Amino acid sequence: MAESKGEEAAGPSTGHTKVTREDWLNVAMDLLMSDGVAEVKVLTIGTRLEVSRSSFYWYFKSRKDLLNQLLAEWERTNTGAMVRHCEMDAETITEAVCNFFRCLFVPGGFNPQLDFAVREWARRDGTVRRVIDRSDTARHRALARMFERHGFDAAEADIRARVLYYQQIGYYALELAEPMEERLSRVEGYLHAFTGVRPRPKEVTRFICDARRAAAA
Amino acid sequence: MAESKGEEAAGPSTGHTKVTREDWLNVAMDLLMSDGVAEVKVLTIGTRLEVSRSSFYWYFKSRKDLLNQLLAEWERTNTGAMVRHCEMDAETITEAVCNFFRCLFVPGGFNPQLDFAVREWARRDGTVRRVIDRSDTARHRALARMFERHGFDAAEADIRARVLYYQQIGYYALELAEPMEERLSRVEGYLHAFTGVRPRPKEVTRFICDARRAAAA
DNA sequence: CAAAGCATGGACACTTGTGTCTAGACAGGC
DNA sequence: GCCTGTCTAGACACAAGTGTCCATGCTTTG
Repeated sequence: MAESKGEEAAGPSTGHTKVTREDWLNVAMDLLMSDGVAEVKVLTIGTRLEVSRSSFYWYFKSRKDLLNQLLAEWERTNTGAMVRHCEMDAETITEAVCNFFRCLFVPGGFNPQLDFAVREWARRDGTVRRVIDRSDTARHRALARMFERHGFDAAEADIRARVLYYQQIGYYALELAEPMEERLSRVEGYLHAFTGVRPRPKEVTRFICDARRAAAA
Repeated sequence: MAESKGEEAAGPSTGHTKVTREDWLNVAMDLLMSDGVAEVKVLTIGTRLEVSRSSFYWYFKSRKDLLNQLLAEWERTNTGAMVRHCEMDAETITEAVCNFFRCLFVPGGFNPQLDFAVREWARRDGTVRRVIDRSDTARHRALARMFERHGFDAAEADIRARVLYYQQIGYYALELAEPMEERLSRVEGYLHAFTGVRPRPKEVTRFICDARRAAAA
């Protein structure tokens, strides 16, 4: 949040600006992720930025305008990251599934909190609903193709893609507060369940190391 | 909704009552399921019942009081139904998983929409959060024991229970509008993925018939 | 029939949110 | 050095929601 100060110099604003358009967007995104779309209020953001609420209307046409920007950003990032990870090269299906999981902890990758916030938002907004449906289809297709590349026939690839994708969404829907190590202890079991193939120990440990490293950063 | 009219005679209310306490609760529950907790408003319910908003305060102490009742009802029904289905007798693991699925379309059973609405609600209410956590643990434990009864060792039972439960929650989180028949066409694949065992054709067709019958009713 | 109590409606006060308008502060160009 | 365009604050109007108070019905009981 505060790190975006540099934008003041780089941006087109001339001077006297207490906050930039980006600041409004950043705080709005934070609020969307942590508290849901209903809490993305001009008043709240303004207070947090220690700036008058009316300044908002200089940068944005309305609250709805702001929300559209947030949705656009989600569309650009989340689905893209997941699809890209599904398309990565992999020697085995185990490695491929690991790649998929990686998009969940890579910086700038898939953001589960954001994804879930947008999903909740879609419940009461048809426009958002349509955007999400498109993404869900794209994600499932990317996963199914991943399984197909590793020798699964179309029908089984479709099912395994569903189980893997639904399960992942479900995991975040539950918002469990599992400690990292506990979750990692189950990686081998998950990989077996998702692929139907016993993972090689080397693949498992490599993935666990990556996850630990990402968590530390 | 309108079916609860009979309660007027049976209930403790004397007369002159346009709506009963149950009516308020029923409409509130409808709203919770379809639009989320934020839309459970005294004003909205009153309008829908064609009754003054202030009557509400005769039956309930406050809006919060009403919400507590709704949460209690959820706790009583949803988790109970799921656990009971996990504990049913079954000859094979396939049949057991089918029993689990059955709680999703049995009348008075697990209500996914309600479950999800409560889950969303929990995001911004610590009390609800704690109630849900308890339920999630109970549900997972029931599923894990189900796998154990069918010969899976504790570790694998734990994982398979997680995959199955998370996947189910995820499926509803996505709110896909899949036609029933399309979904049923994947049953065999799902059963294989969840159990690691090829289901017997008889088991699959029996389940599909049950699902169709439930959908018709 | 009258009194007592259950149930409702309407007016009021309060809160929290959006969006508009106007005055003014600050930097940079001329 | 003053004017202009950019940005901000404060006041106002408005809407939607909660909760309270009080008067007024309607029904049952005595």
